[in-house]
Amino acid sequence: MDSPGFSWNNNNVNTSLDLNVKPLLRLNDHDIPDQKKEVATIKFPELVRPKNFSVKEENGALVEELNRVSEENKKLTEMLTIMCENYNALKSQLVDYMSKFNNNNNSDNNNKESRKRKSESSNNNNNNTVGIIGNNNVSESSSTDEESCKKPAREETIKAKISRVHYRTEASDTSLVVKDGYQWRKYGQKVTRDNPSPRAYFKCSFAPSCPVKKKVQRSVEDQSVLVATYEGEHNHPHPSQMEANSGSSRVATIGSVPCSAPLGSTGPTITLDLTKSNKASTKEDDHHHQVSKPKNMDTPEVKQFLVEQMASSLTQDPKFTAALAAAISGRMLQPNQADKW
DNA sequence: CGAGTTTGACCAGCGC
DNA sequence: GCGCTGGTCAAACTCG
Repeated sequence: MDSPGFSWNNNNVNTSLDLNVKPLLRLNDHDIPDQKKEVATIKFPELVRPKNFSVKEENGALVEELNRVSEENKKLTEMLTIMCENYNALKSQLVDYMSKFNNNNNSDNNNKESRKRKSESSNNNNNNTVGIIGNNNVSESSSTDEESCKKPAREETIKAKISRVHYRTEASDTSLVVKDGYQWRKYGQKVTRDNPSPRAYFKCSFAPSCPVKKKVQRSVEDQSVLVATYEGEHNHPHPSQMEANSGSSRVATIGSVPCSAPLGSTGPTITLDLTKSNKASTKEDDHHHQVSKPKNMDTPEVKQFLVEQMASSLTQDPKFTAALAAAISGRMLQPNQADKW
């Protein structure tokens, strides 16, 4: 199943940008064969040292050039960051739109929250939408028709609002707090039969206007993994997005979509595995590159990582590299216009 | 003092 | 009907 953009980069998109300009310019006479000097003079006339050009002046020019390239690098990085923000904003809007669309489709069925126990086993059994989200890949699969046909319609509407996210935490971290960006109010905790770890129950802080609940429990298999089960859909923007919309901050909301919304209207339950780290490479990682710090994706490290990834993908694009090379060489040929760029 | 958390009690579904 | 279990409530408690 295609997911509209919950991967930060596709496998076939390498986002590294090789901005480390290689020393394609050698400025010392003794480094340049005579024939090539001629070429260099033609292509980069300002880069070939004049006969009476002193070493100090040359060093100064080099330093100046280096500074300029560094500035360019910074600008490009900033541009990429802004692109990240724009992409993320668009993605959030898409998620909101899909949620609203889904709400409309299910409006007849989603009315009220009931204390009636929803058979968890049935949810698990029908938890066929096992998606794995990483920084490079998303795969989701929806319930088979055969299985969904077995379930009553009411159950399907419930399932449609459920998503599951795995978070890896420090093993020593005993709290059941999942930093997904939303604000939650804990209203209960229970030890369940099938898992010795307690299960915490949270409601969205915007309750009762926002009906979303989540359950957080440590995985039986791996105690360092927190399994958060989200029920319902937030009917308000993500807090970080609200902040962004208010214009008070330009902090990128990279990854701030907490994957808590039932991302697809077609699948009953969505499981997002945010637990894999780059360090712990598994066979699965051959196909799914994972976010190393899923818990708090607003951290500067993550942003830096994403910027690097996007830059990497841009360098893989021959058109982009060609355009970049042309731009750089163009600027070198017309240094007076450098500041205008 | 208000907001959030903890925790025991209670309720309701489910299986036998 | 009864016991088990998951989910929720709400009083008590904690913290800033």
